[in-house]
Amino acid sequence: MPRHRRGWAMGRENNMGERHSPVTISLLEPALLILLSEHPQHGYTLLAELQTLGMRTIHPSVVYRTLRDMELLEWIQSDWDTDQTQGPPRRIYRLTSQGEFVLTSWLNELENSQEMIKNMLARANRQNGEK
Amino acid sequence: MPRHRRGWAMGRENNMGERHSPVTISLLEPALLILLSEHPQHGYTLLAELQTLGMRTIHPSVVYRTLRDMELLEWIQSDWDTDQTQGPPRRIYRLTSQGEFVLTSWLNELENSQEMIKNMLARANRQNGEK
DNA sequence: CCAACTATTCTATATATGTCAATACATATT
DNA sequence: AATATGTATTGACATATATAGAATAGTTGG
Repeated sequence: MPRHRRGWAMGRENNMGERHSPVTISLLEPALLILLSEHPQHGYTLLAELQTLGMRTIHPSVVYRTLRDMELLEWIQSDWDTDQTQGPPRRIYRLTSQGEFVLTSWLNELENSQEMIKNMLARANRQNGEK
Repeated sequence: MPRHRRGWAMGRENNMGERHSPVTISLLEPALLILLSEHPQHGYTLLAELQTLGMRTIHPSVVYRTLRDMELLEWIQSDWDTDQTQGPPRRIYRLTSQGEFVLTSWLNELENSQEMIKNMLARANRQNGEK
């Protein structure tokens, strides 16, 4: 019995708005690439930046894992931060040139997705309001 | 090493455009609900309708499985088609009232997603073109 | 009978996601 | 000095999802 991705939209009073949809999580990867293309930074600040994009419910460990995965894929690279700051050493990520290529292909796909969603909403509204 | 969802955008000459992105697949569920809200139908025709929405690369078995999952969740119900047609018996799916509720919450989320993507694209373009 | 098209299901395997706990350093509080 | 709080990242486990290909089956036309 499916419960998380498939089945997301069922959440009622309990979690709606608390728990993210499958669409949101699928946008995490490009979101991180976009943020890193602005300037190199570490996971913790990315976590905060994601909020400003509307991705409020993503668990930190998911973000960190995604970063590690993208580093494995060589889309990003990290170095330990040299200057001491408040807290343990932190990993500063930056885009590689391959990462830049990947980002442009993602931007393309974001536009496709935008189209798809527009089509879907148009089709859904054609029935109800129609106004 | 991740390859499918995470890592999708790496595909170059080989698959780009042939293989769908994680975003696309995450839109399958609402797409099916929207299509079924227009009128009850079976998987095979849904397969064709999805193309018109821009979801050209989704494997039939993924669509059928999603339909079965959504039936388990009681968002849709199926009956075997009574009138004989070309081919084996087919399962006609229709939305339940719970399915209608779920659809509206999905429509909401589609709008959120639209916003997020818009934000992301705006932010990405602020750096490059800017024009 | 065989090919081609319509239609759906099953199974194996690969990946992704959610969640929780653990680790660790720095600074401020009691 | 012990403790709490905030910053920062990692690991491990269970479960959910995705992908592809093969299997099954009825219908129509040659």
